[in-house]
Amino acid sequence: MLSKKTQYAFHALVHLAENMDKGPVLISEIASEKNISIKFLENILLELKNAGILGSKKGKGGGYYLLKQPKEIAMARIIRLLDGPIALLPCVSLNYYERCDNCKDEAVCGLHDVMSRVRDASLKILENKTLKDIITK
Amino acid sequence: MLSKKTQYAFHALVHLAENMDKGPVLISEIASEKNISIKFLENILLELKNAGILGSKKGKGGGYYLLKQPKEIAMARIIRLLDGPIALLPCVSLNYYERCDNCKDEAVCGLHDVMSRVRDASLKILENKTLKDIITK
DNA sequence: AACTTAGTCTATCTTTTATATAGGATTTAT
DNA sequence: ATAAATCCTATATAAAAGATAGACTAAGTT
Repeated sequence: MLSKKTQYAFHALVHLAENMDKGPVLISEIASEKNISIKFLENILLELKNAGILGSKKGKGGGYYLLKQPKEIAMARIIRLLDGPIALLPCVSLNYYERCDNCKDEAVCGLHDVMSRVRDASLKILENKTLKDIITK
Repeated sequence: MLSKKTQYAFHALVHLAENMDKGPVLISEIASEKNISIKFLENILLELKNAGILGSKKGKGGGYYLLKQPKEIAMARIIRLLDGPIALLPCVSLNYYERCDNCKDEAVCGLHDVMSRVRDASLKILENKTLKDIITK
């Protein structure tokens, strides 16, 4: 399962994408709209900003906004950023690979095979679906 | 990611499947073979036993053994038992569904759609692949 | 220039979950 | 009876998740 952090991030990004034309959006607006703790959301948006996905403007009239078009932001990117690996096992992760301590030879591990297939099936969707695909407007 | 518990369970089940002909297998044998803490593994095997997947025999000559043929034990079953939902979001889980607090109407939620597809793609594999498919012998 | 608004940043807190360990009780083969 | 093994419950520990606090900085407004 995705962490709350990532779930909230998606909902916030959807809100930002749906309101791209209106300039910077207040954290508080997103929080109340999506029913998220404002302070927790603040941390999440900051993380998205530091990752180059969002921009922000301080002071009156400030807020957060998307730095790219929604169609440029793939779901997989957000998940990896906030949750880490998409794969079910570390030994099968493309971006966060770790050797398997429980198996003598990954090349001969049937578990490895099946989990690689699950990863590929998931990635095929998550790499290709973007924010644009999940906004309602 | 799958929890260590589930990862260990898979490795243990593979070992049991590969040694079905030899009668009950010692926890300690599995633990040392797969490099798992013996006490932690004990709890896991017990849970698998209580779920009707394994049988056990106490005392000398005792140990754990599979109650079904490897081909009868689907990966999805083990994951759900030890880790819970396979879906990435609670609002998209078939077996552990929970309403989404951040969205006004799940029927119109694009996130819901994409995550349902990921779930289906994963399940297609995990429901059909069994222990038999991941053993090496 | 002062004021207000809003994000920045870091630290901390609490709760939950994951992981692991301990040890006595029970069962079974010999 | 003894030794070997699982059973079972409790607990410890560590890590992660989730949430909160508050002082700081930047930008616009008056």
